Amino acid sequence: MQLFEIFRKYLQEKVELTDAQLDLIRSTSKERKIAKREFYLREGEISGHNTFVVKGLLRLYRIDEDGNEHIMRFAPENWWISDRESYNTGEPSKFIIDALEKSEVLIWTKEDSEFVYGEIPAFRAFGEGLFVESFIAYHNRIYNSISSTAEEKYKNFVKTYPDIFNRVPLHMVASYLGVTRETLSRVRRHFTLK
Amino acid sequence: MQLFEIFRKYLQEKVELTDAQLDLIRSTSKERKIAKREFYLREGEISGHNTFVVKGLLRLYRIDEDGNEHIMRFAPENWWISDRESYNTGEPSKFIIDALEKSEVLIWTKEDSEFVYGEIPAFRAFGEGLFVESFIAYHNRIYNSISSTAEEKYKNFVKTYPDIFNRVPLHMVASYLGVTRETLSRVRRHFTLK
DNA sequence: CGATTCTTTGAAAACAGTCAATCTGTGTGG
DNA sequence: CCACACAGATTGACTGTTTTCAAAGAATCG
Repeated sequence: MQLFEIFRKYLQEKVELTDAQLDLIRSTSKERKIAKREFYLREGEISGHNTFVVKGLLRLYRIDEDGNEHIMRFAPENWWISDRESYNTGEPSKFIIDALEKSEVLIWTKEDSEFVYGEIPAFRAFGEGLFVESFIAYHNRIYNSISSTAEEKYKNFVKTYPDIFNRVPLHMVASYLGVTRETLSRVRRHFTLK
Repeated sequence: MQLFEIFRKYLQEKVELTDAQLDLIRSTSKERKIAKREFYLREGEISGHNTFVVKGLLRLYRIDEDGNEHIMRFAPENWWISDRESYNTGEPSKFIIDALEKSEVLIWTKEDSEFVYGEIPAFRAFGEGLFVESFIAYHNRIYNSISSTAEEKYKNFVKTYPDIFNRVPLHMVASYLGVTRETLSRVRRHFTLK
């Protein structure tokens, strides 16, 4: 199945759109394949697109002064990804996006997104709904990070993202949660034994 | 000065609005005073308003199963506050909002907000811009929480919110950062001595 | 002033990080 | 198709940090 057809299915479950509207959305999109380990956004580039992951798995992360990776998000199929700060301010991104698996994505430039949003209010409302959901997810993640132990964080991650945790290496989950791989390894053994 | 006049000043620095538009915004607003320690939103209530803090200081927090408070946000003058999850879903809030200082706020119901947004697109754009800013702030806070030590977190908080840190008790900053009051007390002594 | 809230301190225990080594599974090139 | 390299996971010993519990000192408010 073509990439856009998969996206169409996804979209039609969420918004009612006419064929003409879907054509407009399609005509402004671009397809791209990303190889495993390939960069999609490099540090210092501007994140000027909305990107929908059709297949595969991407991650958004940052490298600190000591060279440590800190993973902000994973984006498997049917998720959107961008560095929202760079997207909005137009400033170079401090973050990196690359592919953990061979991936295929659909891309809209910021300009095209704005144009399509203007033409199709229902699509704009949908996009804004997604944004609110990400906001709430961040809210919950912050609550989790200030109120939970490492073990609870891991359990919570597994429960919230069952589709992700067994596709990414443990040390990346550790990075996402803000603990070392060794700690996560021990914490996890500890409670799988119980 | 009247509450709304203060808000008008704030708003006019950010958006160009006609007098008629400002009148509409004013006519849909309600004023409220909140005493120190008074609840503005109780757990289980629906957060169905947009609230602008004109004077004073509010906080948004949650109490976990063990009875510990976890502070999500502080909101001093010129900040907006609500539980966005409850606001959007219409579900009862798991969070609490109360006043740390005697406060005065301006309130719009969700319905009125939507109505005013519909009438004044520039005001909607302004509101959405604010929302994006909160999102980016959350993003940065998450990065901070997974990549920094307790000391760095505190320094960062002081630097990011110089207007807040000296108005709230240390144990609330500790709660916000996700460390115990004792740890924050020690950490802070440690680096003020250096 | 007395009561309450807030901050600090000490000592012990729990927890997480670091460093180094080993073990496992996967996949690629010869 | 095998061997070897490589990425990932685990473990141990040690160190450092944070929590916990208990108590006391400081500041603030009515």
